[in-house]
Amino acid sequence: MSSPETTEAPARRQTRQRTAVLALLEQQDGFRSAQDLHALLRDRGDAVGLATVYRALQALVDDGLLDVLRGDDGEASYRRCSPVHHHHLVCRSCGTTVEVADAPVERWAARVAAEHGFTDVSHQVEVFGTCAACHAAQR
Amino acid sequence: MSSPETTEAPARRQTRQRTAVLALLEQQDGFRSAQDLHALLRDRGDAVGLATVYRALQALVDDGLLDVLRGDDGEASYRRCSPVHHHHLVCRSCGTTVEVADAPVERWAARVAAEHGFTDVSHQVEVFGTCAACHAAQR
DNA sequence: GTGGGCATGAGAACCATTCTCACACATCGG
DNA sequence: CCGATGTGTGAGAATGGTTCTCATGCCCAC
Ligand SMILES: [Zn+2]
Ligand SMILES: [Zn+2]
Ligand SMILES: [Zn+2]
Ligand SMILES: [Zn+2]
Repeated sequence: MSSPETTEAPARRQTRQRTAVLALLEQQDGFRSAQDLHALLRDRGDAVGLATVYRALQALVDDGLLDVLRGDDGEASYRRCSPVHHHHLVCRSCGTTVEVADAPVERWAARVAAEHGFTDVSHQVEVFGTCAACHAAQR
Repeated sequence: MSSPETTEAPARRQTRQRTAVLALLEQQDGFRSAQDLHALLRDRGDAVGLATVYRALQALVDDGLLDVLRGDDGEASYRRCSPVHHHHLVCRSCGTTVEVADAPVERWAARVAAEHGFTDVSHQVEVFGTCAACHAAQR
């Protein structure tokens, strides 16, 4: 039964919880962990189960609406990002994130992989630092 | 007491366990997780407590002898690496890793950060793919 | 409006990593 | 060589992020 479509559409449903998670992410400028988002939703009044927050984030990642970043402690953080391929410039202090898209680094990755006979290449490039605002306020 | 040296030396002791962990890493060509290393040591006969494996790895990282990489599942993997700054080209299949050092990407990261007023910059660059051997054996 | 089935949520389960603490032993002054 | 000293070890408990379970809720196509 169901539709014999080529690629089965997951038929994503619109619920209060998923809407709340995405809405909250829309008004964040940096990466936020699932735990943080769960706490923020609770404070804001739009209580959502922790498991549901994780499921919503996973779905949004699958749909390409979010980018994921692993901290040094292994905790995952999420951010509402543009759908085009890009990397990030993240402030270690306030978390402010700037999307960076640059052809040179893409070519570099492809070239390095090709030089060593690697195929099916992907890459992970992130830059961390202290933004101007934090550097000024730093004392 | 002790030495009034500039930077206090932690006085690292030489034990069978730490020697075994480093020796095992020396003969690995790719990144290995702490759990894997623990199992390998057990199989090999040089039994070492899991907690000790973690402590030895942490010490080796602090000494700059190892590089750490976080997998998509958040699990940390370790590899005996050269002390000079470099990045990695890792085979998703067999784990084989090639160290890559290239000035252009270093300059790129510095430039991107500077353009946005970021200071105290660090970066994280890794390339993943399928190595030639795995690609050939892949079918 | 109704029914089927995905979504939800509280809590248990999972699992990598860290902590606890009693005991072992590498190191070193004597 | 020997014994004191304090770091290193290890089994198991604790931690904490993430996932799973399953009974119940409710979105949405019909
Ligand atoms: Zn992004
Ligand atoms: Zn890229
Ligand atoms: Zn390395
Ligand atoms: Zn670099």
